[in-house]
Amino acid sequence: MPDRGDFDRGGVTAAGTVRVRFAPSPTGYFHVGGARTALHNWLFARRAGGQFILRIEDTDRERSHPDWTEGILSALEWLGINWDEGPYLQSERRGLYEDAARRLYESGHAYACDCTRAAVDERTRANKTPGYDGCCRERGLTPGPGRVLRFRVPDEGVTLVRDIVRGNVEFANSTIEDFVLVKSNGDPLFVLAVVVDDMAMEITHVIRAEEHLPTTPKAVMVWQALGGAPLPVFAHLPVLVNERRQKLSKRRDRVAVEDYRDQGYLPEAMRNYLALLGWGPPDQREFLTVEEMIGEFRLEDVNVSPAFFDEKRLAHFNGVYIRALGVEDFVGRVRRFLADTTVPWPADSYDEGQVVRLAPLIQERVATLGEVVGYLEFLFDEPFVVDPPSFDKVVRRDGGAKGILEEAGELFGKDPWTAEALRISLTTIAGHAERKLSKAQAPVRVATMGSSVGLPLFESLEVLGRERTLSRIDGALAELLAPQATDR
RNA sequence: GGCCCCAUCGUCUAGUGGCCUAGGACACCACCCUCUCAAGGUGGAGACACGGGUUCGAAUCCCGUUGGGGCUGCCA
Repeated sequence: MPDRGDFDRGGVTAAGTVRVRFAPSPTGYFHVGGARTALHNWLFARRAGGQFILRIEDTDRERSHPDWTEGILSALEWLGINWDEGPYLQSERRGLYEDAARRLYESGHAYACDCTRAAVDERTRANKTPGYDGCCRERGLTPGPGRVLRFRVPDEGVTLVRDIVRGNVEFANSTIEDFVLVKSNGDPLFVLAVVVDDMAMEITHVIRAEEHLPTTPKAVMVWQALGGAPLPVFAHLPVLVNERRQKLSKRRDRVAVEDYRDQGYLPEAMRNYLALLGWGPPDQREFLTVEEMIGEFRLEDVNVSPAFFDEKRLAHFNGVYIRALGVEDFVGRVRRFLADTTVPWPADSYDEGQVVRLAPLIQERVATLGEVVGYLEFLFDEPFVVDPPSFDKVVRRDGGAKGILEEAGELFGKDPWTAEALRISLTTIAGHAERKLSKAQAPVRVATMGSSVGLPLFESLEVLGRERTLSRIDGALAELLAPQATDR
């Protein structure tokens, strides 16, 4: 456990307001780690009655794209994370950074450097000292095309980072190289733009992932060199890792919020799970409403060690949330999964009224909305198909199956069409066949629902209807009598 | 390599010197419930990385080791 330090946690604007920002870079799908960071910022702001600002860090023109910004915005909305200001685009604030760069140069805090990448690398190898060697420090070059602007890092002393999550972290200035503020093409770099914007936007708390901790002393130095505004308080959240305990990566891991949404994760389940990555309420409750999260979120309670993004646990949360849904709500949310173009059945066979009737039974069986499709195929698939291995095992190779199906066809033809009447009939049939109801329902289930696992049989048949049920039983019987050689 | 962060069941965590024969949850196993599968219920297995200190007493404090991670870019 780190020493959280004894510094004041003020970090407020002149007006006494807390102001935080979420500053993603639009270089790909919206990462669950980013979502967690956004959530924690948002919860902190809401609890403090402050402002949550959205800023898009698109200073890297090569990698940023407006489409990704759109994705981030819609994913945040999906999660219920609203912003009070922004989105500000750094690409539209270039003048501010150029102005700050000029001031830094004029005050002597920064200098121009025309060393090429290759030259720096070569000297680094030769000197065996990592990073830039300060070669151009005293050359008095004027800034311009082809020259980067570097920050003049003091050779001695330490830079202190005040961090609510980790306590005070000290960096020896001698271990920090003269870093680049402005590219040789004139584009500002992250460390400059972030500081300029955080100052301009009067950010009081910088809450972001731990991977930013090593660059924080640089930001602090720039901030102080620019002068004026008080430093913000930092809070570095633990990184999210995969099962191999490596930082979640877009290439290796399933990290896109959009993917989870498309699979049928509920935004409130995702939000609840994400909030608990690195944080928890004092009483260890796991299921919290947004209001409860806002009421209890404290940066002081955020953990320091990396958090594993556990899809199984997420699925558990999602299942709990799905089961808690009212039928109407559930059906409304699952609609887009049942009526879109990827569905296995013809569009006109979908009947929402039937879904409503089976909804409670489905809700307690699925962990994601996407799974609902599989439970309804027996109802909507056209033509209806039986899973061959199941048919083979439970119907063909079961000597009693034929008799059970024949009697079911007979009795089901007379019953009032209710789940209860069907159950009573099959219980009678089971008695005649001298087997348990569970063994008697198996061939009927496969014949009518196509699979040996699925929704409860009788309720399903009630919705399927007498006509289709009987014709499927007949179909199974016919299949049973057909020459086996043809299906082998 | 250098700098920085971290270290309780497989996982998320509770624990801030005695309440800890270390608690909860996910996953796992068994049993119960049961028309299949789930859901639910009950029970089980399962952790303080290691070594030194400090202290009457350490999972909790200090040091070291080991291990893991992050950063080390004219990305963010």
